[in-house]
Amino acid sequence: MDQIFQPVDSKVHFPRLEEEILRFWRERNIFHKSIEQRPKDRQFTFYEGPPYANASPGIHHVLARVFKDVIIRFKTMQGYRVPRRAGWDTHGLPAELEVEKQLGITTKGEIEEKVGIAQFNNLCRQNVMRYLQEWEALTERIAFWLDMEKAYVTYRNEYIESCWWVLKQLWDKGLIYRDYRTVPHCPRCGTTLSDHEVAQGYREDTPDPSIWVKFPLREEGRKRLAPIVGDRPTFLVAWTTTPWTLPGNTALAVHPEAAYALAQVGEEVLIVASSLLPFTLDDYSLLATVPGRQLVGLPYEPLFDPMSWGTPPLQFDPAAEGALGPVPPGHQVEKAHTIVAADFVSLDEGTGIVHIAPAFGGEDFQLGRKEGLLYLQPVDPRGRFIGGPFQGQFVKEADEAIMEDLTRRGLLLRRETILHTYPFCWRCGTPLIYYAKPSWYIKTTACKERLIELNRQIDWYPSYIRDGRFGNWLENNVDWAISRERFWGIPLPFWECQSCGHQACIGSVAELTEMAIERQVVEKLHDLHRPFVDEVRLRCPQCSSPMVRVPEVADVWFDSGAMPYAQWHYPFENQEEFHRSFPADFICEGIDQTRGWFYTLHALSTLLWDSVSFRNCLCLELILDEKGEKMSKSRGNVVEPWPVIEAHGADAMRWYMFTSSPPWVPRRFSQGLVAESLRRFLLTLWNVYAFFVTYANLDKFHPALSPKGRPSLLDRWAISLLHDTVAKVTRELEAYNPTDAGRAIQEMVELLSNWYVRRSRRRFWKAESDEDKWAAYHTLYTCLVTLCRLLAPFTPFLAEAVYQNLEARILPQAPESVHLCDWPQPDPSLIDEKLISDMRLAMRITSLGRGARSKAGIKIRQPLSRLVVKVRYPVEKEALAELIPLILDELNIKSWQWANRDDDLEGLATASDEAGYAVGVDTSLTPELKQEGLARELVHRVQNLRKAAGLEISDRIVLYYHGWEGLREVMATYGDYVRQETLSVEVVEGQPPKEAWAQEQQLDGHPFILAVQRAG
RNA sequence: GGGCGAUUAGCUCAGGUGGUCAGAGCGCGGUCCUGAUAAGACCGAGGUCGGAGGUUCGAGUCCUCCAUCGCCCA
Repeated sequence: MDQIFQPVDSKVHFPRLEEEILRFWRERNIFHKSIEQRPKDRQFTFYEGPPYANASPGIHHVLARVFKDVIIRFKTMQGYRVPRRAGWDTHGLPAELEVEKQLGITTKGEIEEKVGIAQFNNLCRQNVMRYLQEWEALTERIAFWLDMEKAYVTYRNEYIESCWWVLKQLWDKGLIYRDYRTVPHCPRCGTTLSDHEVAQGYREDTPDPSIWVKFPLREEGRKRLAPIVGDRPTFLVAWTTTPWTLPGNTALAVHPEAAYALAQVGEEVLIVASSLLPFTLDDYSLLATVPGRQLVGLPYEPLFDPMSWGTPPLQFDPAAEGALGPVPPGHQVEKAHTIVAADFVSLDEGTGIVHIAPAFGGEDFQLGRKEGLLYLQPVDPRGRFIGGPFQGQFVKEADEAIMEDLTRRGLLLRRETILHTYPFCWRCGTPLIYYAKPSWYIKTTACKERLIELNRQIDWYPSYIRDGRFGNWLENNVDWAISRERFWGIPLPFWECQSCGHQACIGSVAELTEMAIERQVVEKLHDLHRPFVDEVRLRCPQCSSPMVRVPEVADVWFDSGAMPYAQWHYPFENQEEFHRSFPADFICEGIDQTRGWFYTLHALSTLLWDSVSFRNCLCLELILDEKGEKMSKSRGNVVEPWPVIEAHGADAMRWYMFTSSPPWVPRRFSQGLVAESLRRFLLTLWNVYAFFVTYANLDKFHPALSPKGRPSLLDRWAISLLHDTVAKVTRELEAYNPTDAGRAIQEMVELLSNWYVRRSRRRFWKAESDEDKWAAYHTLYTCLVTLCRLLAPFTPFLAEAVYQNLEARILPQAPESVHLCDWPQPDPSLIDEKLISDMRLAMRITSLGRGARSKAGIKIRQPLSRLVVKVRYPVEKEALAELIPLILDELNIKSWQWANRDDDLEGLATASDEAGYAVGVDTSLTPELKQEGLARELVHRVQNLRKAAGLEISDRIVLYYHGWEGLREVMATYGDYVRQETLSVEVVEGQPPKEAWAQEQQLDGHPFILAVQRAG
């Protein structure tokens, strides 16, 4: 049989359907066509935040990918050209740790000595894209259209060269500098730990020494206190839990406003904050009390002399913003080993006198910078003393020796042990030390104001991110530490002269070649990574000595932040493409990227171009398990994407993600929730579609060839609703709100199914073709094909399947894919808002009517004579007047009237709602009504019998009945009706032939035989 | 310690600018409807809209404080 539409089975298996569609897209190259058919001068730019492909993609990756996809598909249909390159992040600790694990090593030393940097980095390179294929497969399977063939990869030489160029721009603007900072450091791994890593490694109740140490006041200091202390030896008492930091001591800090006691103990005088005196000394006599500021400037004897151990003296240079530099030979640091004032000195614990070692503490370091203090670092990065009596000892082990030494010299006042929380390395369990070391910084604080101002040009979704999380982050901006003492990363292109200390930044491979001492080394350089690039030495432009590269690599966040430029190998290639694609119109990632990618993108574009790098940013929250708990491997509650797709399909998963909650709200996720979303929405739509195709084929409806018919009120309502929905979905998607857009579609589909189709069923079922039937077909067809377009960005498979059958297959001028179609335009002239709200009221009244019937226990199939309706306002009577026939038809009631007074409802079965609407139904049955009810009941039974007999919807039958006289009467009156409804060409009273499908039935206590047989 | 967000029926969630807004879906019990429907309708149980104050004629809706949860920062 030649059907216009391909028959549709209501029992659809979406995953299988989706596989077919994927094949279709691939064969026809639809993705590329969807980009190429749009004009080049109307671009909408999307940046893909590069994920790591060194592990399987998780459900949260799917979440991000589908939200990206829905927006860019929408923009494509709106006529924009939306190129979308995939990108892969490859550098950094995640990759390195993975390789370390494989090799079974844990320290930097092992990498350098056992494995070698070349081999190590080679393994990183092989490893980091290990799951690339799975990423690509999943990306395709969930229909995230992304150009993976042209993906940018951060480890490529071109990418690195662009990053060098970026750094050079900043260098030339004077925005890059090297400085010391105190950082948590693992002496065993030989590396700085990030805050996140530190947070993982705290251990409670760690025992540590707790000591009170006496610093002897120098002679000239004691003289200034002579009126009080006379010629007695005088000491400042400081408290510490880290004896090993004492050799690094270069100052003592007091609170300038606090009171300090000078207390005599034996023949000595000890100085302690007054309020802490009782907790420090037992037996003393108070000589005097002085304010802290009076102690400032007093010199004291250092406890140790690390300079004699070979520790180079450094100094914070106040003339250079506190930069740390060597102390010139013969020069004395003015404030070395004196008392300084500091507001952070606590009077809650200790002695009110704080031992300051700028090499070992953040506050100490800041104070050193502020006061221009001496800086001594007697410990190497492995945590061992570099010389002197403790040479080679690990700091924590040296504690004991130091305390013994102090005791011997009578400088240890008291010694205890405390239990406190202390950070350990999360990888190797070594206690961390706070250690000042040089790092490279980008001076983002230089344009903090611009960062904040430009942020105001960005539209954030949700909007509160702008002044909230991201705005706060910018307000607290500190310079960006971009160096890492690691291996697998973009080598910082900074070279330093070994003789005069001159520093230079290289901005390209060409520049490197030019400045190299041996050009051929550069020419043979096939890989810009370490260790190869380290071999390149440059000629110092100042003194012609060799310059060597600094050992650090770049923070991996720098890589992705430079992606707008580096993905194009800008400025060495693709200048035009870059300018056309900057800044991005749209990015979308997890909210945790405020400190990560969002920030690095913003910082770099602000510094380079005084521009934003993205205009719209959609933020995503976490995805939780069914119970609302964070998914984690250790909990074992991780939901993998593949099984969900295999069970319910990608569309169902996408739809759930879009509509369950706004993207920036943490959402629960489980197979069950996706399944519910499938049943509630996708299947409802599919069934409307299947219904349409079934009857359209029977009636040979062709959208281009069939007459339009005359639209009924119901049709006008459906079209109103459709255009209203188009307007709403467009508005919401333009506001980057796929959730409310999707919910609007869902509402439309529910109304279409549960009211339009339900109320229109008989219009499609009529035997004769008339105007009303054609209008119904055109209306439903229009709704379905328009919904296809609205759904295309959300559920690209379902939309394609329906589109192929309803349009592409039969309309020669139709684009070959729904994803090549234009976004529908709402026609405001077709939106009758009053009709929409009136219909809502009609549905409400109908619902009450069903309630009233239900209470009276009378089936809908039994016709009733009278409906009484009570509304709240007279205008509602007008509104309902036209719609009453629909209500009566649905409720199967013959006539109606308004309830003007309360007693109009008396004696009827009633139902009412809180709002004040009420209906009553007259439940009295006349013989005529009863008989009509029987007729409808009979039709119902015959239909079920037809189904049971396995007949096609359009099959004609011969109907047999036998055994109850009452049926004859029914047939006498309603025979035509029964014949028409059941497609009976003949109705026979009497025993059915053996071939007929017969069943024993009962009605009102009367048994009888009913049978159907396909008509020859 | 600071900031942001959340807290509405057993579960998932709606509830512009304060005035029938106490709702939907799932689940449960019952009834009904159906030649599109793995669906749908109706009835029922289930909520002092996290708590306490305040503003107001009137507050899930505005303000303050508190509690719990999550995230970010220190």
